Amino acid sequence: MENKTHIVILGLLNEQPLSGYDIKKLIDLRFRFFWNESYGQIYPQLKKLEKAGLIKADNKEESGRSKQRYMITSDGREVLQQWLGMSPEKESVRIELLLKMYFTDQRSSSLLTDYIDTFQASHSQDLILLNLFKRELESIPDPHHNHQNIISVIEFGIKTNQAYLDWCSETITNLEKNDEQK
Amino acid sequence: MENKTHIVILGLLNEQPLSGYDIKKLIDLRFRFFWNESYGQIYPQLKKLEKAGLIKADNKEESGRSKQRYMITSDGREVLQQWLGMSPEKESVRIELLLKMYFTDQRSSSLLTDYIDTFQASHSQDLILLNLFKRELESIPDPHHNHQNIISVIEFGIKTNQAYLDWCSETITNLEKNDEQK
DNA sequence: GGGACCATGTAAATAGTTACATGATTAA
DNA sequence: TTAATCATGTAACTATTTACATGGTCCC
Repeated sequence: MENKTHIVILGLLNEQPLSGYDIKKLIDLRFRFFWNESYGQIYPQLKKLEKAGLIKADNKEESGRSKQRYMITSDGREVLQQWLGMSPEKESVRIELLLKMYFTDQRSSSLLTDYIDTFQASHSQDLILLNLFKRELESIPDPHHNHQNIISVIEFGIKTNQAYLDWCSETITNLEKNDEQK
Repeated sequence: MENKTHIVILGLLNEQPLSGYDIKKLIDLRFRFFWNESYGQIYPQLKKLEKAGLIKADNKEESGRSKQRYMITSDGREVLQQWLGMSPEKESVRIELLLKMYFTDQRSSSLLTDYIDTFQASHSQDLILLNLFKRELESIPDPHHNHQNIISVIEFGIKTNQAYLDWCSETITNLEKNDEQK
């Protein structure tokens, strides 16, 4: 593993100038189903990237609010392009729900149903959001020549979330069936 | 976040005595699609858990090989049960492939196809393994009263990997279509 | 004899979260 | 006026990886 916060920052700044706060919000909103970053990583990285000349602060005073926007530099673009050319590392996934399920005795499964309900609710929301983004993207022009790729990424989210939800229904049914037998 | 290595260890030892090495292999084999741990976490945790009395070393000399097996204690079981009673934290997922895709310009997508091919190959393998485990489990008795839950966990893996593969075919087709248009 | 794998471990470095501090603005 | 949210940051802690060291066994 190797820190990728700087890449996410460069990637996002490659499309538009953003503040640290904006970056965090964007990641939470658009990347939530496949990535996450915390402020504790973003702000220090912004400083480092600026020092390294890969981004630069854009000191436009705007509506009195103190907001530090950054723009990518051509050096930054180069670093980003280079990273895009390297094979992706194996993805990492950690699903505590499955760990609990794996270790739970059949005879005490009422808790599991609650956990799955929560999981289901959360991913239903994700699915709704993803469908919204997709429709939105399909209806506007493509200034960065990556619309189709972004839509593909969103479709990944839609497909996996759909799979999650299918599993939830199925599994809840199974658990109930099991309860009745007892 | 909070370290869960100790829980994975307790959960696995709850079914049978295992060495650190065994634990690592089991996680890599059975949990690969939703969890991972490294030796650097497992061995130190084993020491800590032993000191805390949640597991105990089982010094059976076996076939001359120096292998340190551990067994869970009743205190350990209690800690495990307590953890099972707490709501799972939000799962964490990091898929570099999607990050690359999101940031890649439409016009340079031949690399993407390679990345997706690799992803596809890896998850085809996972799917084969998962189907194998499922059949295996369905054919043997259930000594720990959690067979059905384990099968559900495996079905989660089957469904999501299937979704991954569907996405791969679709997306590769899209990229090719796009290439032809250029 | 050598390669693959069994087996245990540690140190150093890095990654990542969390909790806290601070203050402005907006809208009810 | 108060709660929410905008906005930036840091320090302390915790989690996690990686690279290394060491030695045994099994089988060709």
